[in-house]
Amino acid sequence: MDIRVDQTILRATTKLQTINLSYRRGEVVYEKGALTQFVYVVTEGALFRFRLSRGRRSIIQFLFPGDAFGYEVGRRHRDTVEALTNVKIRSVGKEALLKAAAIDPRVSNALSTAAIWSAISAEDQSISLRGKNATEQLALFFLEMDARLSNGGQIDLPMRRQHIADYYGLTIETVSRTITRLRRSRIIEFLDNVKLQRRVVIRDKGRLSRLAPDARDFAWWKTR
Amino acid sequence: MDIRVDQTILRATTKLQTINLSYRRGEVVYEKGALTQFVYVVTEGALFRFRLSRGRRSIIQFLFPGDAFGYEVGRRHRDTVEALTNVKIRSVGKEALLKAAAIDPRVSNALSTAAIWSAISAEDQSISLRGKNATEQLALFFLEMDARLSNGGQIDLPMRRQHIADYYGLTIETVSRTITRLRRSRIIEFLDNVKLQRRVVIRDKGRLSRLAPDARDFAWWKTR
DNA sequence: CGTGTAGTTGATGCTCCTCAATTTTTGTGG
DNA sequence: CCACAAAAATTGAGGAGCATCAACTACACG
Repeated sequence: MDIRVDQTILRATTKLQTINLSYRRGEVVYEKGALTQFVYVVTEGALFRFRLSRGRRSIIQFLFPGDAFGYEVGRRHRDTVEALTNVKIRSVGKEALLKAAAIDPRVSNALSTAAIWSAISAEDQSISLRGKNATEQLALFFLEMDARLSNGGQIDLPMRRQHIADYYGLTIETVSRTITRLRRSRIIEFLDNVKLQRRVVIRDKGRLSRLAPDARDFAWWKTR
Repeated sequence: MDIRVDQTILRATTKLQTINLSYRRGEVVYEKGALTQFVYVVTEGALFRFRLSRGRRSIIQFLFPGDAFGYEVGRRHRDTVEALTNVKIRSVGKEALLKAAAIDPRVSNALSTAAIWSAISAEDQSISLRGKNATEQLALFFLEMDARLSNGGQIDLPMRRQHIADYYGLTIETVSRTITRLRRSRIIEFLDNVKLQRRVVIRDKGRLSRLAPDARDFAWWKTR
């Protein structure tokens, strides 16, 4: 499972040796079954965490700068993490981190807090998966991406339609049709002719929020 | 959010004052919006944790002996916990627990571990929610209940069909029809004439597991 | 300019939801 | 123990939404 950390944990771990890593789009950071030797924090770019089930890919989480991942209880990873874009991440040896936590209560508290946030995030997603129809789920998706990626109202999606589909357990066709409907309703708009399908602006946030009535119940990252 | 604790946390907190509480079926332990003053551990019986969204009840988790709950980052609860049966639970003051964690690394570690387990549990549920059809979800449900509640192969379900429906985002009709199909296929069987719909035995675990191909990927509690 | 990948659009069928009626079980009082 | 009422569960018919299969369009890259 993964931890979403605030700066506390980074500060608390400054005395630990960290290693900076780079991965290119499509490369895998770790695979299911690999030993859990490191904990990672995203510095730059975007990644996603998934499992394969029934021949199907289930995306558990999208990872953006500030997010941590790779923290498991067991000896081996149960998921796979792959880069959506070129990314920079920082890694910390798991053993060293746990030793530091045993000595320094600040590290330990940061770990608990991070783990609790991670659980909350996972619970929120499990609620949003029950959002009955595809429109509600896509509305939630754009609201979440807006909260996390928006730059002056403009969102550059790092993921493809297939990733969104795998995140919500839908097909790309349904994702596409639903996005088209949101676009035709002038709720969202795509910019540029280059990367036509990736650069998006939310034109009517009010209506988007009304399509996803529970959005305010979620632990949006910006409100932390 | 909730924590699933092992005995470590109970031992580590023996020096903390705990209060034993009893609730009857249908009573509420805490409601959404209530202050997060206590952390609880189930001693006896079963409860469930839910949120209301779109007028709909989403059950986040069923709670059984050994499970802890009520641990939130914020000052107020975001969910409600209700007793499915008559229950006994133990509560610990949150402030006191956090103070103990700051002093005693064992308490703190127990908290992190518990929180991480909780996150894993939430992620597992979010995967199982994507199980495309109702049959897969119900198969997972019976496997999970078997792992947690089975007594000599016999499972006494503490929840009603409506709870199962709210756990998987289905309707009671679909739950009922799916269970009927599993029964007609002789995969599960109901016992007794009293409580006909609650006392169940798994007759063909192999076929049940094949209906839910990913069952082994989950963190079943008995395998911890 | 051609090829491959990503995304869109259309037609059809299956699964689950909705609404409604019926049966089974639980709870209460005599 | 039985009679009755209320609650829970089952069953049926019809319809909505998403999946599937397939064709087509737009863009990226050599």
